[in-house]
Amino acid sequence: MPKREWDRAFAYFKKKMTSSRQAIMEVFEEEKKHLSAEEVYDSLKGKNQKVGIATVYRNLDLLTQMGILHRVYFGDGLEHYEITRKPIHHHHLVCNKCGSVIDYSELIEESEFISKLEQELNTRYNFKIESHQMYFYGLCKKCR
Amino acid sequence: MPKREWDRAFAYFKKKMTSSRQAIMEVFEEEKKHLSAEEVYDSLKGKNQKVGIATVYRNLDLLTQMGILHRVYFGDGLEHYEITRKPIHHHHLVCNKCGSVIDYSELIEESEFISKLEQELNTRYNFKIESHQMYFYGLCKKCR
DNA sequence: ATCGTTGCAAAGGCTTTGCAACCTG
DNA sequence: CAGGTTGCAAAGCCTTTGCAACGAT
Repeated sequence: MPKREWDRAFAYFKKKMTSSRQAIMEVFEEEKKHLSAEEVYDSLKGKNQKVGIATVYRNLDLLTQMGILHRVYFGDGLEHYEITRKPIHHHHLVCNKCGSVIDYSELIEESEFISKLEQELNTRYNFKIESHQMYFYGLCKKCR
Repeated sequence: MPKREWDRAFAYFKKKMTSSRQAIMEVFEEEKKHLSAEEVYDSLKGKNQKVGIATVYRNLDLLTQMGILHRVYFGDGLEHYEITRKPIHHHHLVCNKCGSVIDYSELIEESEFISKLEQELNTRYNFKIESHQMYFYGLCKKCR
C-alpha cells in the first residue's frame, strides 16, 4: 500500500512506476479478492482508466514475478490473481456447483502443521518449498 | 482396472464402453501419472490407436465426471488428469524453475490433520467438502 | 434399430506477441 | 534522451462444438 514501498520494489526490479500499474494495484486493494485478468480490465474501464487488456496481462505477470501478486486457479479455465499478504496465507473453498469461492485465513494449527510438513517434504524429496496452495472442493451453503 | 468394474460404472452412467475409452484408460494405467490431453493423444498415436483429439477431450471430461479421473493444475496453462486412487490421496511438489512435478502420497498424520480441518471448515462455513488438493511450489533437487 | 460416440474441421476463449508511439527516470 | 511501457491488432494455444458417419447395446 504505501507508495514508497512500491517505488522501492520497482526500482529494485528496474521497472518503472506507471499509471497503469498503479491503477491495477488500486483495483486489487479496493476489491480485495482473487480477480481474473478480464475482471481487472473491466474494473479499470469502469473507473475510466483506459488500460489495454494486453497491458493488464503483462502487468499481472510482472507483479506476480515480483511477488506482489500470486496466481490461483479454481478449475474454471481462467487464472486468477490476488495480493500476496505475508505472513497470513489463505486457502480456498470452491463450490463444485456454482463456482463461488470462499477465502479463509490459515488457522494457527494449520500453519504450524504445514510448516512442519514442508520441512519433512524438503528432506524427503530434496526439495526447497517456497510456497503452497490448498484448495477444498465441495458444496457451498446455498448449493448443499 | 478389472474390466467388470468398468462395465458396471459405464452402465450406471448410461454410457457405452468403446475402444477409445478403453485405450485412454490403458494409457493412464501404464503411465501412472498426471497427463495432459495432448500427452494422452500422443501416447495413443504411439500405440497406433487412432483417436481424435476431440474424443480425447470429451472422454477425459466424461471420466472426470464419473470420478474415475480427476483434474490437477500446476500453473503451466494446461489441465492435467490422473487416476483417482481411493483412499490414498496424493499431493504435488511443483518446481518453479523446470516445471517438474513430484507426486507424493499423503502421510498418515497429514490425512488425519486434513480430515479434522475439513470438519472444522464445514462447520465454520456451512460447507460440504468433498475433496481437496494441495500444491507445494519451490525448487527441485536439480534446480535448487 | 436406436441413440450414444467419433473424427474432422471450424469456432471459441484466454493469453501472448510484434511494432510503432509514448512516457518515465 | 534511452530504454522500458503501452495499445492495437494479429497470432497462438488449448479446448469445445457442429455435423454426418459410425458403432455398441
